[in-house]
Amino acid sequence: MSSETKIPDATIERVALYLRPLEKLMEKRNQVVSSEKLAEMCKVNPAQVRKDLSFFGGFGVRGVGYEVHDLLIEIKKILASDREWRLGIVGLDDMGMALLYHKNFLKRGYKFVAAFDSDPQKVGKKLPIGLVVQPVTKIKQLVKDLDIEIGVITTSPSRAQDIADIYFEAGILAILNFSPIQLRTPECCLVQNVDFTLNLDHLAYKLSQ
Amino acid sequence: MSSETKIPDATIERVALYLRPLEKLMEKRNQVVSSEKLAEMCKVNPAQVRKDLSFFGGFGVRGVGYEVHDLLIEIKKILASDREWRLGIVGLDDMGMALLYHKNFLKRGYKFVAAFDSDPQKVGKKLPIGLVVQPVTKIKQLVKDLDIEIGVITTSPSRAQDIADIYFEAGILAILNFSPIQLRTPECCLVQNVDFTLNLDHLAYKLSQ
DNA sequence: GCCTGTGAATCCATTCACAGCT
DNA sequence: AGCTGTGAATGGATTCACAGGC
Repeated sequence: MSSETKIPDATIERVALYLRPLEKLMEKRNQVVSSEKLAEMCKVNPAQVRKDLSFFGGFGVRGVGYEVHDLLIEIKKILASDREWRLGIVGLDDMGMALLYHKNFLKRGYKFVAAFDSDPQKVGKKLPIGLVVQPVTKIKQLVKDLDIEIGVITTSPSRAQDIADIYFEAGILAILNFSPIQLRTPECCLVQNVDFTLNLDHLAYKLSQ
Repeated sequence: MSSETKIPDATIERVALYLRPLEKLMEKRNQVVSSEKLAEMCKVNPAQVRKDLSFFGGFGVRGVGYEVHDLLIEIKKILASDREWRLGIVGLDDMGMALLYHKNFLKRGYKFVAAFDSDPQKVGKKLPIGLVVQPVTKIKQLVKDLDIEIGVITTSPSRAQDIADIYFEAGILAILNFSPIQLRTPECCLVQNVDFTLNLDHLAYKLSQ
C-alpha cells in the first residue's frame, strides 16, 4: 500500500515513537530489526508495528525484517523530521528556560530562534544559547523575519490566549501550549497541549483504584 | 449507572480535563453548567461529556444541567485528587528544577517532598521551596520515611532505567517519566511518559501535509 | 523456516437520537 | 421546553491469523 490513504493520527503518534529505539539500534550497529523486536522496545503489538509501517509502503523484507537505517530515514521523511524546524517561545519563567536549554529539542531538529517575554526586566537579556530576550511586541515582526514555524507558549494561563492570537496573526499555524487552558484558534492553526498535571491525575486515579 | 463498570481510560483522561473549566466557572460564580457549555470549553462533544459523567452516576438534573460545585467535588473524589499526593523527583537539571518550582503542581495537590540528584555538587544544596537536595543513595529510605507515592524522573536517558528500578524497589508504584526512553517496570508499576518532542513531531507532520 | 503485509474479526470509543425527568 | 441519561449506530483502532515472498 502507499501514499494518499489518509493516515490515522494514532499511527503518526506511534511512528514518532519508533524513532528513538531505531536510533538506539543504529548505535548498536544492528542492521535489521523485526516487527517483534521493535514492538517490544516500544511496548506495542507487533502486528501494530507492521500495520503502521505498511501505511507508508512495504519497506520490510519477508522472512528478514526491516533495515534499521532505511527505516529510520523513511520515518524521518514521513514525519518531516528530516529537516530543521524553527521555534519561537513566549514566557521565560523556569519552564520556558528549561525548554530553551533542553538539548533534546535541538537533537531532534527543533531549534529555538527567538524567545519572548512581556517582563521589561527580562527583555534585552542575553541567553547562554545565543539569543536575546525580545519583547512580545516584536513577535509579529520576528516570526516573519526569522521564519518561525512553530510557536511555544509557556506563559501564565491568563496571557496564553492573547499570545495564541498574536502568534496566529503573525502567521503561525502550529502551537505547542504548556498553559493549562484550551486555546481558541481558527481551524487551520494546530494546537498541541502539554499538561503534566493531567498525567499525574491519571496516575493518582490508577493508584487509588 | 454506577460504580464497578470498568471505566475507560479515555474517560478518565477527559474527566481530568473537565476540572479546569469547572474551576473557572466556580470563580465566575456560575452555579450550573450544561453538557453543551462544558463540552464547548473543553473542545469535546456534548454527548461525550454526558456519557463520561454518567459512568460515575447521574449527577445532572434533566432540563437544568450540572451543579458546578457538586460536579467539581465529585470529579475530584473520583480522580482521588481531593487529597494531597506526595512526589519525589530525581534529576535536578533545568527541567527538574522547573518542575519543582512550578506552582501548578501544588495547586492541584501534588507536592514534592524530596529531590534527588547523583551529582555530589548538588547534594546538600538548599532549594527555595524548603527542600535539601538528597543523594540518590537515599531514595529507598526517604520514599519510606516521607511516604512518597509518585516518582518523577528527569534524569538523562542513560540513568532513567536505574532510577526506575530503585524507585520500584523502594515501593513506588507510579512513575512520571520525562526521559525519552521506554522504562521496563513490573506490571504493577504504572508509568506515564512525557516527551514534548513527540508533540513537536506531530505538529511538524501536520504542518508538512 | 521465518517474518512481512493485510483482510477479517474484534474490540473500544464516539456520536446520534430520543425517551424520560424537572 | 430544556437538558440529561442511555441504547443503538457508527466509526476507528487493535489484534488475529494466515497467505505470500525471501
